[in-house]
Amino acid sequence: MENILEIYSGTENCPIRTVLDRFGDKWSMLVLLILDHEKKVRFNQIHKTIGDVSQKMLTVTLRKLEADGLVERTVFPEIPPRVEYNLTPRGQSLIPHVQNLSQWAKDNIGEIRASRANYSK
Amino acid sequence: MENILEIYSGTENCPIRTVLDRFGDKWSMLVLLILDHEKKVRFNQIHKTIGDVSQKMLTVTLRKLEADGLVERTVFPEIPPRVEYNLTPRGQSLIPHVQNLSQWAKDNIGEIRASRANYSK
DNA sequence: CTGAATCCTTTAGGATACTG
DNA sequence: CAGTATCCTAAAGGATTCAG
Repeated sequence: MENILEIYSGTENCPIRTVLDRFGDKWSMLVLLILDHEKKVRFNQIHKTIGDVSQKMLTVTLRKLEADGLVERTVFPEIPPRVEYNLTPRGQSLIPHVQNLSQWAKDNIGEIRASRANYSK
Repeated sequence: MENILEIYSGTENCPIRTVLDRFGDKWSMLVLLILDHEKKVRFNQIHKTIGDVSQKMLTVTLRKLEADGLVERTVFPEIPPRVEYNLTPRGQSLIPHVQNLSQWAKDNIGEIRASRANYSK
């Protein structure tokens, strides 16, 4: 088992951890899925679609995704202002994996819930 | 855009969020990858492989994975005690998706880092 | 060796008020 | 409309101590 360490040890040296630390938050994956579904969508529409995200956290989430080059932000200098978000090619390349994970979740949520209920007793 | 809401809204009704809330922690995915790589592994070996996880969090992480039916825990009544962990079939079914995500991370970490550095200025 | 229990710090995230 | 700024709470996680 030679260089597993190259993969696992230390947050900075580890691509997995560097990236997962980012998507492991509460909203990133959801936002990516919405952006994939809507192609081009305004701030408020994302807000209403998720429903229970705070304005602050949605902003933070979008800024992080933008910083990573996964999401593009377009500001239209109108009044009232309009801002549209869409996936970049890099962001799109991540979508299939998120979709697969999401599909796995849907396929397994039933048994997982059952296991959890059974475990705590 | 009919029932996107069925998918996104509310944590309890949403399989994606129910499952991702669980794997979105700091260590679960890493533990799954290690278990997949080692097949059968003792507590201390996981601990040393990751390196910077606290004993408490490793325990908590393993308990959650066990509760979800992804990991099996086998106790050998010896002195000193020996406990071995391995993936269940359900856990194994998740591995390909985690691997894909991890591969994507490795493929894109360079450009992501560059984007982040460029963004903050 | 594999934990459990306790205490403590750090971080994520929400509520609210305000702005161009 | 799309934020920013501030304050606050809750949750995650670490350090340490103890035990079978």
